[in-house]
Order: sequence, then structure tokens, then C-alpha cells
Amino acid sequence: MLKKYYSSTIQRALDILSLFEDYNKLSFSQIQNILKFNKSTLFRVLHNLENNNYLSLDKHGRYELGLKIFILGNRISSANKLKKVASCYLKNFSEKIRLTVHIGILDGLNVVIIDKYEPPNTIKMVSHIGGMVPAHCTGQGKVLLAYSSEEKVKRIIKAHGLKKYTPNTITTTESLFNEINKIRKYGYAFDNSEHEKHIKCVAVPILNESNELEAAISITALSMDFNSRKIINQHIKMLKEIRDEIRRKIGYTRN
Amino acid sequence: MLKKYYSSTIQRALDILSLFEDYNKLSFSQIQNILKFNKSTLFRVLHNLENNNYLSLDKHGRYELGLKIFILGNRISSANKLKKVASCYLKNFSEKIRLTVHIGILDGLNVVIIDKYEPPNTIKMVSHIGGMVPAHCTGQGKVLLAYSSEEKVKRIIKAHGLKKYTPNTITTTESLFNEINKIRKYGYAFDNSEHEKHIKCVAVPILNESNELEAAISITALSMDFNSRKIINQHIKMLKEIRDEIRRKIGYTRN
DNA sequence: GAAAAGGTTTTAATATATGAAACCTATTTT
DNA sequence: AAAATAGGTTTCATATATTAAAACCTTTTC
Repeated sequence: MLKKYYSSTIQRALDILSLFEDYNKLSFSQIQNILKFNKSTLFRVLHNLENNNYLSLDKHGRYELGLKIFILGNRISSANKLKKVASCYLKNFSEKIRLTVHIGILDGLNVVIIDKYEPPNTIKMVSHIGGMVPAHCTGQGKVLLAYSSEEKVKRIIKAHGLKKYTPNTITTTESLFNEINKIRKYGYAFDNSEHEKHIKCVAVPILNESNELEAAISITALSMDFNSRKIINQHIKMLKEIRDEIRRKIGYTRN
Repeated sequence: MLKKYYSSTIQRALDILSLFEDYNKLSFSQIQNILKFNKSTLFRVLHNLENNNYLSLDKHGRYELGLKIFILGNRISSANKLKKVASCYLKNFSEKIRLTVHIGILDGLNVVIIDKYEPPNTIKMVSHIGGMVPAHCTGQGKVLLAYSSEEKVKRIIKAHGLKKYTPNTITTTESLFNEINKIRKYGYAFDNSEHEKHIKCVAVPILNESNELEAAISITALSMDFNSRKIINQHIKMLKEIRDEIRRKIGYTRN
């Protein structure tokens, strides 16, 4: 209510759509329970979203995201452009090293995975395209923080906290800023099972010609596969090479 | 205004988002010119969309789709489920035959491409994921029509017409229904350069256990690559095999 | 240096969205 | 089998939230 230009009607519609970030299918009453909108209001908003194909109803009367969202989701230009360029490099790279690779960006205060390649016959990571991962305890996240402004990092910490996922998770602002300094110094981040036990990860940033942060790419492996400094260093080197190829392909010549 | 439960506010918001199906970036005044909304109204709606990350502003003050749309676009369950299952089959298949393959569905009255694989070093097709293709003159489209109800086909014809794209395009309702009968009889559609000159295509439907239409998959080739009945038949056979593999993977046992 | 284009803010009027309550129809409970 | 409940749909009076006109502010163009 506070913000200027706020529209409750639009907010309600968008809140309903956003629900489907977390749920696949929801019935009328489930939505009502979560959002606590008045019945008739909810009915009308849903009706409008459905009519415009932003939601669709399955045969059991449950709502799910409609095709319009899918169509629009494939039209995102900035993220998609990067994704398009990076895609085949990451795919080939993943096949070559037989490890999972991710590319992610900072969306406001969230780390969003925009593409992912997973070799067949590996243990599947829980991450998924369009999904979010914590910033303070993942390779992707830490790299993205390291190349953001101090204010932004602080806002992210404030918004999400520094939740402890494993014994190795960084949980104080001070040690996180130390880590950030190290990452900037060496140009890569190392996730030493800070988010998930038995999973390690290295990540490097993709910077544009003005040295502004665009995205991060990473290699994720089981601890047992990243069991020596030598192997890890090799992977960091390869990751940086792929990063440089992607940058060249985009047309960035400097650096 | 006519429809029950219609909300002009929500409609405006969704109309703005839908614009980005056709445009990558739009400034305030461009949107105003297209949609003819009142300045202040437009301003307020845009503000709300941006605030919720459904739109974002680039440094030149132009709007583009926001990350929320991207995130949600990757959450579509029905289309995405099919896509997920079919994806690796189609990818391998495309690599094996060195031709472009598509998977598409009927979205209301539109044929929407939900996934696509294109071998490297081919002439790039203009189609893209999330994009639409005409129903009456593409392999995808004709198969999807053939396994839809007569009423639906008529509604689609009424909505989009039977535009002539090439000398081979089917442009009368009667001959389209003849074509549909043939497709149902033989279980595949053949696009004989009816949409784009020099491009031919074969397509088969994916039906569920109740024989209801779910999607279509297709192989697209240059005319010169589809230059004998024998080659075409071979590809139809392979396409049907892939289709059956996908159906088995989904868990459809009948047929 | 004036004019135009592009975008932002204020405000009064009222059209529009709201929510209470009634209603309908399957399911479930007794 | 009747009653109660859950889940969804409709109506309608009302006030609130949306609207559009107009003024305003920047930046760009002429």
C-alpha cells in the first residue's frame, strides 16, 4: 500500500503467477489458503489469467502455468542471449569433462541458474534451470557476490541471511568478505562442500568489456572426483578457457 | 468489456507482457503507441510489472521481459514434462540423422514449438523454441490438426485463415480436410515445401494412452536432402521409432 | 534558444474492483 | 438417505482504487 503507483489488482495477479515458482499445480482453494484473497476476487483474477493463457486449468480443475508464460520465457533477451552463446560451449565442455556445469546470473538479490548441463549416468544435482541457489555457499553465488558492489552483497546478506547448510558453510559477514577478497584476487571461487555434503564446485565470472559482471559458470563434482589440488586446478584452468571462448564469441575483445 | 469477470487492469498488464512475444525491447512511448493506453495508466502498470520483476529496464530506459518470466517459463509442467522426456531422444536423433528435429504442441489455436534440435553446420531454420508456426502448411501443424476434432480445425481455420506461403500451400478447407484424412490413414504428415520453398518436412503425432493428441515431432530437411520417396520413407520410419521410444519412456504401454 | 519528444507527478471524478453473502453441486459424514 | 461440508460460482451495493487530463520536468532535436 505504501509504494507509489502500487496497484493492488495487478499485484494480486502477479502474486498468483509467482506462486507457481514453488508449486506445479494448485486448486482454487489451495491458492486461496496461501494468498488469503477474497473468494470472488480470486475467482475473477484467476479467470483473467486463464483467459489470457497465463494459467491453464487441467481436467481436475487445478491451475498450472499456461503456455503464454512458456512462450514469453523463451523470449528473455539478456539472459537468453548469454545462454544462447554459452549453451553449446558448456554442453561440449560438460561432455568432455563428464561433470555438471552451470551458468548463472544475479537477479536482483538472487542467484538464478539459467542453463545447466549434466552428463548422463551421473548423480543428478538438484539444481534446475530457472531455479535459485544460495549466494553465500555455492561457487556460482560466491563468484557473483565477489564481482558485485559491497552494498549489494550486504543487501543480499540482509535479505537471505547466512544459513548454515554444512559444517563448512561461511556464516559470518566478516569471513564472507574475506572469501570475496580471495575470489577477486585469484579469479575463481571454490565451494568446499559448503552447500551440500560431498559436493564441491569451482566457478569463474564472465565479465563484459567494461569489467562488469554478467554471469558465472561453474563445474560441480562429487568430493571424491575433486580430491586433489592438482585436479581442481586443472578444472579451474579449463573453466577459465571456456569462459574466454564464450567472451570472444560474444564479441568481447578486451582482457 | 463484454466478458464476465473481465478486469481491465489485469488485461492491461497482461497485454503489455504479451507484447514481448513480438518485441525484445520496447520503450515507454513505443508501448504507448502500440497499445494506446493513457500515459499515466501505462506508467503505473509498467511500474508494477517492473517492481515484480516481470519486466526489467535496461540502461537506455527500454523495457524487456524480466527474470520472473524466465523463471516461470522453466516451470511449465505439462509441456515441460514432455519436453524433458523427449529432449535427449530428439537431440541424439538430430545428431544421428544430421537434420533438424522439432517437437510442438497445440496451444489453443496455435502450433507452438516447445523444443528443437539443429545439427551444427546446417542452414539454420527460422523456427525457435516458444515460437509459433502456421498449422495448415507445416508438418507439425498438419499432424496436430489431423488428430484434433473437426470443430477445432474449423476454429483454427477461422482464426488464422489458410494463407498461401508457396505454390504448394493448401488453401481450401476442402483440400485441407482431404489432407487430414490421409494423415490419419498413414499416421504421418508430409510438408512438401508448403510453408517455405526448398524445405520439406515429415511429422508424426505423439498420442497418449487414450489416443488423445499430446504433441507432434518432425524432421525438417532441405528439398535436396529429401529427394527420393525411399529416403523420405526411411525418415518416417525412424521418426515413428523415436516417437515410440518417447511414448515408452513416458510410460504409455498401449499401442 | 525554442520546440518537441519522452517520461513523471498530481488530482478530481467515477468507473471498477471489492467482499459479503447467497447459491450451487459434488463429496463426505452421520 | 439426509445432513453437513468442501469447493467453486454468482450477484450486487459500495467504496476504493483506477483512470485520464493536465501540468510538469528533463533531455534531445532543430
